[in-house]
Amino acid sequence: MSSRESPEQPETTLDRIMGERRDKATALRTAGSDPYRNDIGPAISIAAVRAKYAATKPVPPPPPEAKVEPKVEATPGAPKVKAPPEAITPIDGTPLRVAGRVMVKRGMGKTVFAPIRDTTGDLQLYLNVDHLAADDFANVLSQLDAGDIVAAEGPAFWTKRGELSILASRLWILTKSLRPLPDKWHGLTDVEQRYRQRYVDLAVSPDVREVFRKRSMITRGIRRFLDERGYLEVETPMMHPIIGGAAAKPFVTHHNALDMRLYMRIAPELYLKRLVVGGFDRVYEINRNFRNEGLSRQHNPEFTMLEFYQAYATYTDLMDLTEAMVGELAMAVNGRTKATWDGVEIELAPPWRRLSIRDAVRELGGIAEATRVFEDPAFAAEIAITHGVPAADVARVMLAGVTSDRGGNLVLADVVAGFKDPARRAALAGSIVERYDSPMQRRITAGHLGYLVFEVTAEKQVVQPTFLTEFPLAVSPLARKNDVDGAFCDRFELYCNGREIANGFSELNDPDDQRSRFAAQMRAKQAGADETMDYDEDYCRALEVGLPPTAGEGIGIDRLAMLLTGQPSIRDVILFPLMRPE
RNA sequence: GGGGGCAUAGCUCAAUGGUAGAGCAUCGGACUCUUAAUCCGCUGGUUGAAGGUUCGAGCCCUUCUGCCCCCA
Repeated sequence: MSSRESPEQPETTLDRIMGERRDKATALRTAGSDPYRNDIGPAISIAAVRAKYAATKPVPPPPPEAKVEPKVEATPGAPKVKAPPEAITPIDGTPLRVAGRVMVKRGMGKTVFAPIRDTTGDLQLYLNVDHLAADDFANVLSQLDAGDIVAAEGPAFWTKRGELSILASRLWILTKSLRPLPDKWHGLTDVEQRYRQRYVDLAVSPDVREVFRKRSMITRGIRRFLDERGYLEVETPMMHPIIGGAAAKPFVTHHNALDMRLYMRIAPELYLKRLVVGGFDRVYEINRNFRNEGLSRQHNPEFTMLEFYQAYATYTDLMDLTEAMVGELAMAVNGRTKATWDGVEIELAPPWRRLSIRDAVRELGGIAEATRVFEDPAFAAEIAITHGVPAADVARVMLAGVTSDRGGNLVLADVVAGFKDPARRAALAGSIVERYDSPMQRRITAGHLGYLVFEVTAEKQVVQPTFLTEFPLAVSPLARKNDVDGAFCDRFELYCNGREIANGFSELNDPDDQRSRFAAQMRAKQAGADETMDYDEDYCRALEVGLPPTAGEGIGIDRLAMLLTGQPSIRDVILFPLMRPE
């Protein structure tokens, strides 16, 4: 029994394994070798070793089962005679020093095979009593476990089975690993452990490494794409004194010295447009946004957003740009424009379909009177409720459309009264008056409800990449009003596989119009709507200085990474997704 | 927020309400070309936590914690 055992805390398997590994670390120290040494490292990467000898790869041998073993007749009673060790011929005499994590230790008596992994790939070490320094064989190899970080030196050779290997003459343990790696065959399958202990997940799962490598290629590719087109990468505040740039609930924090309430940013939009006012005609930022909302396969409270702004462009220019950029990224990351996401094949080669929200509601949502959806709040609310949206949520969306007493085409009370079903009528009225404490005489617009109808009827039907256009003005407080129909604005959202990927529009640069939009936000907030913007006086001042005609866009990098890597959950493209404490 | 599911050895998984098991890993032994190495042997458990029902609970009930999925 171990001395570590005590009545309260019996020794677990893990305790025993870790104890054994600590003992090995001690043995290394005793032999004069620091188990956490930093005085030696690789001279060449594993990928470089593989590249160096790729051309020398011998023809593959016959499969093992076809191999004919010469039968050795053992004479009974005769002393065991061992065959002499077979000679190993290095490819060349060049000694190579590689380093990496030992993935598995396969002992065969006087020979140990130990595949190691560095950041570039895997390579096998051949650790043999006749070739390895005697001291290393006796004092280092005996203390070696899977999981240790090692360095080894020796020439390369091909094994009989065609595996490139290092014929090690030296072996160093650089870092003694105390915890056992998970099952070498299954790896980590418990998603919770994979997210919490991402270091283990990455260490043992090449697929996971590949996802995050691709994610890095995506952001690198975006930067290259935009840099080539004269965009300037900038960084704007992550802590904002007021809420702006998007419809979302913020995280609230506090600055002690200034005794000031701050919000973690929900979008960089208003700062980036200030920079266009300042004369940076093309700017972009790739950074985190924070939104205080629920978690799902599509949502992490902090997520990465690309936002970019281009002066003297319109939203149609940005649709062209987006097609080109995502098509290029797909080629760079996957070598093809087709992607498979949640079992659905997505074709990303441009051009993509462009469809107005109204037509989407008609065609994909199956609502014949699609135009009325964006004009008649009662009609839209009825459809939303029929599609299962709770009355309280419909009420919340209605209140987001509260306008000044002159604007708006219907009074709340009349909208509610339009419901034939008394139960629905009562539920809606109750939500407005009781939950939101809002007077029933406010006028509202139909925009928010129309957009809600799109979300519940058509959004999920958009599978192949599609630009949805002609958004209601009411849901777009920063977008330019359409020149022909003032109820809509020059905006698009990119949808793919039922999910929003990007959002862009021609920017509203009329300061007076912008002031009235902010005022509408304030009225909606007062009426009980959440997810509204604050009135940004300084931003209006910037528009008064003059924002050139500009178009801007935001692309969700996490969702783009999901699309291009085929991952079903946003947590699979975020290295450390938010988790409750263990 | 509502509904459904999962939690057993370091890892991957079993176990009619009746003695908690296997494979891998670890540990000991054999083995000088293995690659999920092989062969022999030995270990290893507060069954997520706390209550309850029962002669008896990994299993049934309640609550809690964490995670996953669906809906909103």
